[in-house]
Amino acid sequence: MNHQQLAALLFPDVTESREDVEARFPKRDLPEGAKVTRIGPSPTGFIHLGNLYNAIIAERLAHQSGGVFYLRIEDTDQKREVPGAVETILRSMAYFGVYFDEGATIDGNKGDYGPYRQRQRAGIYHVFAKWLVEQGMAYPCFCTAEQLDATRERQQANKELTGYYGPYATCRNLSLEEVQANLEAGKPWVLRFRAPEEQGTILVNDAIRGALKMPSNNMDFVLLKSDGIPTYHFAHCIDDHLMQSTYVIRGEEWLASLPMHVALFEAMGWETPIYCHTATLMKLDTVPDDNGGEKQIKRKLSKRKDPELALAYYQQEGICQDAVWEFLLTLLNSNYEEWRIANPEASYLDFPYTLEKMSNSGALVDLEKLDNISKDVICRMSAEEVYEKWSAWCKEYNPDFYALLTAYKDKTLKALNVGKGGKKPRKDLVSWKQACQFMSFYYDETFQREDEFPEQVDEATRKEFFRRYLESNDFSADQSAWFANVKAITGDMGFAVRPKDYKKHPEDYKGSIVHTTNMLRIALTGRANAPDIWEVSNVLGEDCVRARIEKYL
RNA sequence: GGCCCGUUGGUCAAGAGGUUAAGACACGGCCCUUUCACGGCUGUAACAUGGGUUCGAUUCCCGUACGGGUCACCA
Repeated sequence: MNHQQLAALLFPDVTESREDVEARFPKRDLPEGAKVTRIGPSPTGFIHLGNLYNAIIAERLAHQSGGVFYLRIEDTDQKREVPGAVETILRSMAYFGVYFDEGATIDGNKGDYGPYRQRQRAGIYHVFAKWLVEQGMAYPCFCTAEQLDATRERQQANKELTGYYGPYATCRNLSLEEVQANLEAGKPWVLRFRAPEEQGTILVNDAIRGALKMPSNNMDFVLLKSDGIPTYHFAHCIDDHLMQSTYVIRGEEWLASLPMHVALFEAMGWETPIYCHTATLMKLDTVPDDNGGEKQIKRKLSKRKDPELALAYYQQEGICQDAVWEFLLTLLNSNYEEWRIANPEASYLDFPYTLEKMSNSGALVDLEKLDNISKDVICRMSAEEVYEKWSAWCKEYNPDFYALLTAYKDKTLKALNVGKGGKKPRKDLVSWKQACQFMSFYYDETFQREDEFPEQVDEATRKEFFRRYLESNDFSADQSAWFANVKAITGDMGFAVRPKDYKKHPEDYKGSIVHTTNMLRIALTGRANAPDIWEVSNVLGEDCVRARIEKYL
């Protein structure tokens, strides 16, 4: 078999040599130790937490080292491609504050190592494919899907390893004439890698998992599909070499195909990038056990069952992007939380992220923890910042509330400052969605009573209390003067001013100050549990406070 | 099933051949307190399992169990 002739037959349009192409991707001019990383999502329209998880690692590695972080669209599977998916990817990444130095843009490319969409690179792959054929390291295969299925069934029946290899690689030794005849007959073909006869062992040093030892590749796997587009494996090797990725961060589902990738890099005579295989994100689920009871198991997050897998979920819920970052950072590097406590004011970008601290077992996505982090993140923001982010979210997801926020900006800013001062600020807000709910009592348009007045106090007494409160309250009083007045009325009406007194001798009182202040709280906020009455009153203003209480007279 | 990866409290996890096995979230109690939050103190709770190696193993080795991944012209 003449490999040169075969290559010419298969790739009549390829005129460039591999050296020509490599010359178009010159060595990057970067400082010592700079890392080049990327994310390579496929445009299926669904981006998930795992994508962000890996994106954050890649972004941190690159930018902490003065390197380059880029976006490559892996669109080699035309069947699964969804229109507009690239835009979704770009938008989500932007929402979560992940920025690329180069890569695909909505309708083009930014950077000198593109194009950054794999289908646009078809010509590049063909040059290297042709070279492999010339070396005798790749060959065309004309097997049909039916033939391959039949082979697999036979292998399964015989309990043999399935796949296209060794004696099952029937197209391996076609003669030039046979290939030519098939080509002339218009038969579709794929290009396969020719695996070595001898299977050895490969050693890979994974930056997260350490030394990995696996059997070397023995499969004649597909390099180019019948449409001439490469498989992931081939595209990964060519692209990450030409674009000079120094670190490849990807999910552990790729571990199994690592031998193929190592074989390809070796065949091309290139050095592999440093691999970082990350653990799969998991979820705790309750399933029936063998004894008719229930048990909890950890399982992979599923696209169908777990809405929290989709990045869109966090956007819809209005979870602040910083919170998602910090949450993921705590999963990535367990010392993040300690660092955050020691550096409460710092940006999460100042955190020194390291690969060495990565866990290699699957982390469980704990939404409660996310809420907790989210509270802290929002608590650290200024009222102005909260206002900006919250209203930006409302603009897209809650237009009615957006209108309120716009109409009552000053009041909202004041409301957002309630409980903010001092060493122990309130942490009321968890997400923008929850904020719309939590803050609703500040606006007449959304205010409604949610809790009942305490049963302890009869209606006549309640009315009397409200009447006396409105008569005596000085709306310009400071907090302690205000409270002194509330205490005066409370005591005067036969309620215990100190809750402890009431607890000790409930028979001596109509109730305690807990009851009277609760009535006020419910009248003003609609809730038994709410921020400080005096502060809330100041935000609402005298007219509003009067109106809300007079309703119950 | 073959191959590969993994297993420290409910969760995230630190850790090292000899430790009273950190810390955070969640949970319980107490304190603070006009409610709720916040905060402070405090409590319950863990090295999957069986063999080795060793003076000593949760840590190293082998097996087992369990969980996960992968076996495509998908990524």
